[in-house]
Amino acid sequence: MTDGRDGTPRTPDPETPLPRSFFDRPVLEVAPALLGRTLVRRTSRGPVTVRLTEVEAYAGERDPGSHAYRGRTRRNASMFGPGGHAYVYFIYGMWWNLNLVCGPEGSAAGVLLRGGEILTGHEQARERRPAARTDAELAKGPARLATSLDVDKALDGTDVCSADPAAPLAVHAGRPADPASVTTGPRTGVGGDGAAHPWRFWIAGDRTVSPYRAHQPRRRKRRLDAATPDA
DNA sequence: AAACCGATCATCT
DNA sequence: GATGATCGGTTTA
Repeated sequence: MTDGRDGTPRTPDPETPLPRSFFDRPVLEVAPALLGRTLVRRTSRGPVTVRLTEVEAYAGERDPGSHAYRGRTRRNASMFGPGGHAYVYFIYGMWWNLNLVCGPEGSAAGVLLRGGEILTGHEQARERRPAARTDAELAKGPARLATSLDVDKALDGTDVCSADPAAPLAVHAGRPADPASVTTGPRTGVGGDGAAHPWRFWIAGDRTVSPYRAHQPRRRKRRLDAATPDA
């Protein structure tokens, strides 16, 4: 159905892994093109697949919203590697988030996977996410998606373009979202200069898209000097 | 060595 | 909509 310009095969089998060339493009092209694709996670208990419905683009070292903003560290090293690999990080002391690295090696761009619809492996996903009241909540939010798919630090740096049928993580062609259904807006929870760009992409009306939350300008924690009473 | 902070979620009101 | 939970990475002293 696609014309091939975006790196997908001309006659895509939904279960064909996306080629690395798909990811070796500007992240702002890759992010919306990921909507409707399927991410396959293979565990010892079998596959869990999710249809991606919400993503965010992070543009590299010049993007103040990106973990790459302050340069390469051990934590974000996989973002600086070649496209088509996972970048997994730990957040808020409790959760894992999954990104797909994009662009040429060194550009440190990536796409945060923020929401999706679980297509197969509901039983596994539900066991990991007992708080989910409906199937739509299984992967509605980046940490929920990672939890449903059993993604943690062990998958940081994983190649997601592998054709190995046993690969732990792979992105398949799926059924790309109709561009007319793709909506954009500012990134969730990103403040400062990083908030200006509409680099969040989602499928309009899909129930597995997480609610938008604006950045909270965290009030600095009160010091113990008590020199300044409240206004 | 210690403080600060966060690409969040669940559970309240 | 507000808040607590919880901890690694980074910055600052």
